[in-house]
Amino acid sequence: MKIATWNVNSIRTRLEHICAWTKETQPDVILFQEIKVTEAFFPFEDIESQGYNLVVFGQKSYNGVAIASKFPLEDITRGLPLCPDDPQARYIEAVTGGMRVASVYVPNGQTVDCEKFHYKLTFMEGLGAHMAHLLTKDEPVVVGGDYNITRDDQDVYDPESWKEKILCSSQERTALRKLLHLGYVDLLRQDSPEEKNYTWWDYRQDSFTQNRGLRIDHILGSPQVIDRLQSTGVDRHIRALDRPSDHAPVWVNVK
DNA sequence: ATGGTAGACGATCTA
Repeated sequence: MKIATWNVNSIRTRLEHICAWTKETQPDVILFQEIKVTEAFFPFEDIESQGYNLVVFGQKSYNGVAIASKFPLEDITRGLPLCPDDPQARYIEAVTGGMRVASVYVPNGQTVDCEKFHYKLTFMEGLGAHMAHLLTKDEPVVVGGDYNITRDDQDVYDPESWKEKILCSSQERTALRKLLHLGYVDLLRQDSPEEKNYTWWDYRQDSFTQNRGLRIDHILGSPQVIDRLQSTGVDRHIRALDRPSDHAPVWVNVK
């Protein structure tokens, strides 16, 4: 089973790229972030016609997450159960194809120590508490998405210029490490420990052609998933298309 | 230190 995650930066603007990419790479499950649309205006037909079922947790203009799957989607959760009052659509979870999968869009945080940064850390605490709960179910669990955090300097093209900046601060990295300490594994790092698997390149200053990127999109797997891991990758060529998302799709193959 | 670009939306806000 191939599970992919992709921050599309507007699902309506990216529809052509999405359809071409699904035809080419045939993921079984897709975790979308930043769909930037309410469920009422979500382009269901275009994606269903590619053979997918869909569940959507939408929001106007900002955020929004969704899951597409070739298998039926059951036991759906919209929003983190431990943050029921969060008005931002950043988490959706479902059971599909014998796995529990979640699509997460962690807040960017803007700058270290501002109000949005503290919201980011609070969100990560709520996410961690919920992911700890998921481990008690003893199921294969995959939580993939845009975490907006580099794990360490291996994920950064120029660690010196990013030192203690947003996406790279010690506080954010500690929050990400807490998820790993629960028992989840960073599947791309597990599969290719030496690889610089950047997943995001800024739209500005020719970042992609210069390969000035960061790895901030991650797929975390519970122990049951780690045992079945076959291969992983980043579809970098999707970032090179005309009018691309600033993120490339990331995927794992699990037995 | 600033600004560079993109998307939603219709003036800025978010990233």
